[in-house]
Formats: sequence, C-alpha cells, structure tokens
Amino acid sequence: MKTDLRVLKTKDALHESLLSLLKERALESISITEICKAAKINRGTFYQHYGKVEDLFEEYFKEIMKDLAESYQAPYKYVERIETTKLNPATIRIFHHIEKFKKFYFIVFSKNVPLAYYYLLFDEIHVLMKEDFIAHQKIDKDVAVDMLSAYQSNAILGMVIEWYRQDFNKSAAEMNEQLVAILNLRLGG
Amino acid sequence: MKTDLRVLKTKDALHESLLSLLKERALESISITEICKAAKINRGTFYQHYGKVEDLFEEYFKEIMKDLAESYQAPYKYVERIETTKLNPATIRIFHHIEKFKKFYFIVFSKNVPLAYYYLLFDEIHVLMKEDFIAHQKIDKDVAVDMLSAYQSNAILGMVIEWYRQDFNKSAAEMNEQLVAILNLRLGG
DNA sequence: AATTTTATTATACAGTTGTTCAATAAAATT
DNA sequence: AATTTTATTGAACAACTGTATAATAAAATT
Repeated sequence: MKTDLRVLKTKDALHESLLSLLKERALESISITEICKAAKINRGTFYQHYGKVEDLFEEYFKEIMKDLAESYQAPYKYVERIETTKLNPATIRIFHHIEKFKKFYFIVFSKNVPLAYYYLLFDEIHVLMKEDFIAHQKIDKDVAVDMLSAYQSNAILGMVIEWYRQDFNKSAAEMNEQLVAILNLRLGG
Repeated sequence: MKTDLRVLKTKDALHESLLSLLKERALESISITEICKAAKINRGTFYQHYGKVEDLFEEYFKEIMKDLAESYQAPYKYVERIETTKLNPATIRIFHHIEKFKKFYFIVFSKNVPLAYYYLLFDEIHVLMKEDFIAHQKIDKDVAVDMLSAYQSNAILGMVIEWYRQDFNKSAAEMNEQLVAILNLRLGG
C-alpha cells in the first residue's frame, strides 16, 4: 500500500489550483485561502500536507528536477560534437533544460522567493558534477571534491542568473559557447 | 537637509529590536507586530518605511555590505604573500569577511530567507570581480565580461554555500587555499 | 519665536494565518 | 459486505496583516 487516493486527489487539486493562479499573479501574492477556495479543498487539509504556499510549489519543483535528471539518462543524445573543450554532457544540457522551463525559472530566480528553490537546483547540478568528477578521475589531491563541485556547479548557476537577468534573451547553444570559452581561459595565474 | 530626526529615531529603534529578536529566534518566525511592540513604535509607522520584516533586515544587510566593500580600500593590508596564483586581493578578502559576520551569514544562507539577500551579496562580489577584470585586462574577446564575472563570483559563493553547510568549520585561510588549488586546475580540457 | 510641514500615533476594519475539535465521508482491511 | 482506519470537512478562535483615518507631536523653515 502506498498513498491514500484521497491524498492524491487533494494534492492534484491543489497543484492545479496553484499553477492556474501562477499564470495570472506572482507566487508571493497568492494566499493559502485563495488556493484552497479555487481547489475546493478545506484549508485545514492544506495544513495537513503543507505549511506554506512555497511548500506546495516545492513539490511541483521536484517534478521539474526529474526532467533535469532524465536529460542525463541518454547523455550524448542531443550533443553533436564537443570540440573546444572537455565539457561533460551533464553541463551541456543544463542550459537547454532551463530554456525548456523558462517560465518556471522566472519564478525560481525572482527576488522574493525563498532560497530553498535555489538550493534544490544547486544540489541537483552539484550531484551531477560530483559524479562526473569521480567517474573521470579529475580529482586533485589538494582539492576537496565537494568544494570543487560546489565551485563549478554554482559557477554555472552564476551564468544562469546573468542569463535570467537578461530575460533569457540568449539561446541555450550560445550559453554553452560562452561556458566553453570561459573554461578555456586559464583562470588561475 | 537630509533625513528627519524622527525617521532616524524610528529606524534605529526598529533595527535594534529586530537584532535583539534575531538573537533568540529565526527571521521567518518574527512578526511585524512583535518588532514594533519591542521597539515601542506604532505598527503603522513600520509600514510607512517597510513592507515586510525582510525589508528591515535588508537595510541591516546593506551595512554589512559596506564592510565588505571597505575591506578592499586597503587591498594588500591583510595579505602577506600570494605565491601560488594571481589571486586578486578582492577575492582573497571575501572569506575573511564572511568569517567575521558568521552569525549574520547563517541567516542569509538559510532556506526560508528570500533570494534577495543572496543577490545583494552576489552583486557586491560581481562588481568587485568585474572591476578587477577590466583593470587587469583579463578579457578574452569571445567571453562577455558580465558572463565571466557572474561565473567567477558565483563560483566563490558556491564555495561559501559548501562552507556554510559544513557549519563554517574551516578557517578563512583554508578556504583561500582551496580556492587557489581550484584556480590552478585547468578546468577546461 | 511663530508658523508650516510632516512623521508618528491611536484606532478601527476586513482578510489571512495557524491551530484545534468533533462530525462525516471515503478508502483500506478483514 | 461489514468493519476498521484515516483523510477531509466545517466551524470557531486568537493573532497577524495590510490599509485608512483623524488627532497629535515633533522637526524644519521662516
């Protein structure tokens, strides 16, 4: 036995309600009362599953994260050639994933949203990076793997922030080119 | 004429009230009503200056940012030797600054806090990086300066996140060593 | 020092939040 | 199909939010 059908029904209704409200207004302006009214779910039931609006959104977020992870199941599927540098296939799909869910990431990177979402994204990329470092023995004895992958994954996210601030008006392909160019610089000395 | 004395008095009282509450409880659990009661300021007055608790905190944040900026006025003051790499003095002071305001950054990096604070920190470092790139002509024609400095500054913040998650149980000096080691890797191919 | 300007206060109101409880209805188990 | 388990409901409560108003007090200007 897994999950009660009533719970599934409730959560589905709440998800759909939030998503339809998000099409019209910003996340921080949407109240719990409002979501429940639209979903025809008792407010007390909301509190049985979540603590705040953001927790409900986070559940939706995890669905999107699945897409990010799935992109890496068939790694070289979308990549034609990697000539300029040893860019791992995980990295090379991140910008495409963001581009695909542009609308969603406009919310994730907005100022008033809790840092928790950023961390969810960071952790997802962090893990992929780390796996790649270990798989390809790119490890230097003086550098802690966690530090290096934290450095690298957040660097990518730095580019995404910049991209977001320019209203995502670059293609994912252009972003990859920029990344390749940056990686080919010898940043240390 | 600059600012009304009454406004200064009000803001001082609110600042002090928030800080003393923060010593006992988490930011997200502190209500406006509570802050005002402790500060002996009318709640309506709070709304004349701020919209939410976080706005008040942000004002305090900007004070801390001044310290970060000031660290760079006398750049080599604290640096004994930079041998292993061309680490710019701005970069080398960031970890020390964070260490100095450890308590404060425990709030800034906590999950429930709005992304806005992260951006304030990011922008501060971003600007310092950018200035350094331009001053030292480290620019490659294929790389947009904004992208590069976004990449680099957020990479540093990635290390800070990792540091924070390890409860800041490394010294700022150790963090600098890690950074030097990472920069000396040739990340691109 | 008198006058003007403006920040702060006290009060009030409708809406949201977070929590609790007994009653009910729906699902799982036998 | 009958019974047990448990999610959902509806109602109520105190506290907080966000906003508006007239009265007051404090600061700035003349």
